[in-house]
Amino acid sequence: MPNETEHDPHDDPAKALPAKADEGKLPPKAVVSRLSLYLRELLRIEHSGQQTVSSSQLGKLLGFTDAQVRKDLAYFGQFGHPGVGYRCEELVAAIRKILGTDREWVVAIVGVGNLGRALLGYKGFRSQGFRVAAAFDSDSSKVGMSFGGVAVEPTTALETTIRDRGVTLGLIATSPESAQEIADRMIAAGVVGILNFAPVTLSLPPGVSLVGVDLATELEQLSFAVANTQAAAAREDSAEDPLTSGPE
Amino acid sequence: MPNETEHDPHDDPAKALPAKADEGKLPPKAVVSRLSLYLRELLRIEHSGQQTVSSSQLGKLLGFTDAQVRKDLAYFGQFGHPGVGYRCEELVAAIRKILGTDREWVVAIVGVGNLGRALLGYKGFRSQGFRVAAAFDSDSSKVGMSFGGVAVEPTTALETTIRDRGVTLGLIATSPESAQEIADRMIAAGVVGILNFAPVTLSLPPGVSLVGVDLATELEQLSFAVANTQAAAAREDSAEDPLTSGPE
DNA sequence: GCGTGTGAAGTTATTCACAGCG
DNA sequence: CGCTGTGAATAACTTCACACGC
Repeated sequence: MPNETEHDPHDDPAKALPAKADEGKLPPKAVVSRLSLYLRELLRIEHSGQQTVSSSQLGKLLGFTDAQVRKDLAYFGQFGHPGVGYRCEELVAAIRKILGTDREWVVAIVGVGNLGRALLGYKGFRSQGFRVAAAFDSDSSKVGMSFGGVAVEPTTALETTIRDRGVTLGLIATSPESAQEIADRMIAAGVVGILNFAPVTLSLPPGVSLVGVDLATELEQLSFAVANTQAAAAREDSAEDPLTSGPE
Repeated sequence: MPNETEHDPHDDPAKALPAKADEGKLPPKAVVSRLSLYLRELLRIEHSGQQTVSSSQLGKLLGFTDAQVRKDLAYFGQFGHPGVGYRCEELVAAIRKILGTDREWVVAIVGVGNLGRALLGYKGFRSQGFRVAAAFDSDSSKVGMSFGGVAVEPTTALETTIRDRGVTLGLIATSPESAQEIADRMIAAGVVGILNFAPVTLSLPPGVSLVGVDLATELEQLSFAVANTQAAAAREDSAEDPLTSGPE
């Protein structure tokens, strides 16, 4: 509580980074995943003409408590206005700055199968600060084709193109067999973050960030959730259940 | 994730006696997401001919500690063999049972754009117990086409087809504008779980499970991770830190 | 009044450390 | 021995509750 070394009632959000958060504190992982959701919801709210939003409204929209929303945001600085709430435009800018999407990221996609084409055509990337600047595939019949305005190049051109265009993030939509090799090559060419869709665990050198999305895994999570809620619902009413399929 | 399996605020009266049966305990949320990764890795290990695996090996492969692996697995029962480790085949079967993928789930995909086609062609689903039995699109030019062996039907047929084929899980790959309506209709037709790829927050009735995947959100997580590790690297240039950001 | 920011309390998840078994 | 399962200790996260500014 005694953090009034700098008691500045004036905050100019459009320029300075909120230096309020302790320098030594590391970023709580769970918070960041919600930040993206806040941002998505804020853009929708803003688009609907609403100028300001309260933590409880934002929370209700996403299924979180109001306290959660405030804690999450307060972790990075003071963005709210007591009695008013959060000004959408201001908060959008603040979250973008935190997430690092206030600048443009140049990304490359490797693997132009079904999934790769889906990524190439995904409009949500551009609007959030990600520009797809290159696509690669080892299948020569795909080379030269264009998807979403991006021409497919042979994988042999990976290194030079990544360097030439200043690609910093790589999306891997290849087969699991080639994913690790592609990751290694992209990193060697200067990529510092990888979004991996191949269903395999990649091992990367320190300093390179990794986010993995496995479609089968997501469905398994859903399977578990469904099986579990149904089991809970069945348990709800029956004190004795003679026909329960033996778990063992 | 806004909505997962919500837990009934019911007090558990019996807690003193060690209920040996694994059924009856609360669902630990974070554990389940790792279960899928264990499964994926186990299948690879098994495929390579290895019969047994230790918690430390499995952990090292995925970037977890050995204790984490053991705790996760022990939560659902006793699958290990002291001095030996875990027998792959045995553990695979056990995890499948926990996740609910030991039976077949019938799934439908709505929205046959780039992403929907990618999902239709994804081979990883079938091998993990998910059978894509139907696909819908409101674009009449796509109706009648076939992707991955599944014929595209008009969205008007959604209710009858879902009922006829016993679809229980729905994948939404539509525009964000129609996602909520599609979800409502699928649920009314009997779907009990939804995997949502549309970048919008869905509100679902209790009893229906939801998993959401937002591609832009995933990239934002990566952006944050990269910006953060770079900032950390710049801050501490001279300090030697062997435990930098772990994999995944 | 409304609505934020934040310590304190409460809850959940992870790591430690070691008993026990093949 | 090696390796699991698990209580105890630790850390991370979430909710509560309330002071304070608008």
